[in-house]
Amino acid sequence: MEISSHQFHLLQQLNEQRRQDLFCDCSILVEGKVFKAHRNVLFASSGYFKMLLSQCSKEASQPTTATFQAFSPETFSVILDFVYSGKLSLTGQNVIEVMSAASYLQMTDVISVCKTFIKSSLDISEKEKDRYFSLSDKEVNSNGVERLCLYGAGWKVESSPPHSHLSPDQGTCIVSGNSWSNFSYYPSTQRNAQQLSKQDQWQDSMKKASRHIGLPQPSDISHYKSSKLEDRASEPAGHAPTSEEDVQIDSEGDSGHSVYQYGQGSDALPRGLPMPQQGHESPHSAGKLKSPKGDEQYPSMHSVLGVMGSWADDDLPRMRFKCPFCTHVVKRKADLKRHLRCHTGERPYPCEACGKRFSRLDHLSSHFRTIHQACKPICRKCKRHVTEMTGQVVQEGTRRYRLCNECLSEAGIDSIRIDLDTEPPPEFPLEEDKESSWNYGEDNKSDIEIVEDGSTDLVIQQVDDSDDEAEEKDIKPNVS
DNA sequence: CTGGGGAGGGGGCCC
DNA sequence: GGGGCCCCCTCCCCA
Repeated sequence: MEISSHQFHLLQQLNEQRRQDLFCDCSILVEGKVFKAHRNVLFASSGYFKMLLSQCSKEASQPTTATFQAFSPETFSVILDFVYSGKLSLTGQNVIEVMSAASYLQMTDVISVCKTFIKSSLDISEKEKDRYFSLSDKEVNSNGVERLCLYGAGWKVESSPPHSHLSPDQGTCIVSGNSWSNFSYYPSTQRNAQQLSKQDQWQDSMKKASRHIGLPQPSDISHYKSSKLEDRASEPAGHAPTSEEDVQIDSEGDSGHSVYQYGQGSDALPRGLPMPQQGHESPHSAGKLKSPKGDEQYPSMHSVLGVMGSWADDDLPRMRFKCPFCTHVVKRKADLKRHLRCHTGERPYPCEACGKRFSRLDHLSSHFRTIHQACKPICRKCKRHVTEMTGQVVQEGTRRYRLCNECLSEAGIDSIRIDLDTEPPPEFPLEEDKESSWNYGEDNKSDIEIVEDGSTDLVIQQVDDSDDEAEEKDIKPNVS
């Protein structure tokens, strides 16, 4: 006989003990603020603490103290509350930092929820567009980042009273069951200007903080991205919440806060427990939160984050897509998707020549042309125009540039020949398992006169613009 | 310390 | 919607 409420009551008791500082055997110091907790709970919740406490297990009789400076006390409080309650209080303002902290603490469930929170925040609903149109006489400045998301660990349903303490413009979403089998979204209306400016400050402060306190920079969260990519790859193509399917509009628009119910396993939601706000919603089938396409980073975008606002002169609605993380508004969804990468740090385009990653393909192409292909027919030293007769391409590692013959002579690097075969091939980023198109050397060898100045990686190639085109076929960025 | 240039990055927009 | 181009801004390096 299994009592479904036992887990919840047990955790409730542990949480109560924590609050009363009973049996707490671990202190966590976060930027000067001390959090008390139980080692066994932390051990069970975080890979980071598991490693830390494993090392400290020999001194188990001594109280353990952990110190963090990589995130704020507020962020750790959110995470600790989740550990002891199964509820993750996410907002548009804290989701990035919570996700960073969860990454640091190796709490994959929290990371997943944050990702889902972001994804769902970007879900644009066709219904909401319609709704927006119907509300077009209102001042529209949509942004849903103020939504509060509670992440339930599965054994308790977080009720979301329709008239909570939260402001009416906060959306509500519910995710429950295995693999987010249920998802209901209640759109929020817009934040006021004060909130917007606050959001700007948050964005700026986050940028600064990321640099200052070492929050994951793009390169630091590569595991994130890879997991994102894995998620995307694993997501069944073609099954996704169309807006009509999954986004439910609360006609009153004043539903309470957002509630995520995350199911851990198939019985994530105990049978018999009510699912607030679901009764009046249409049923949702399993997996509806999945992205529409496997390659969709942001499956869709809630109008809470943003849709639009004004009527064009021709009486047609002029769509606008509002970034959930800042005040930026774009006309196209694709532009918003592109813009969001500057918030998520996603850099899906690696340069196969040097490994540097870019958020945009055109930036990668530009980088490759400039750095690795020496496309500019300009002497790098004297800035004069060079042709195949008046200049040569210099290869310095993976970098290429052109020098005129005069500058080459001045540099004294015009008479040393090397065999291209001795040049080590450029190193490619390993994470991209694509067939490399960087084949510099072999095909060009017959056309290029290689000269070296004696340094280890400086190579001079005779410029032949007609050959450049051939080279460009051989040396290409990682563009498939 | 300062100014110039290169490189990266973001936005608008066209195809 | 993706690719690509142009423009602008910022950062960094170097003279």
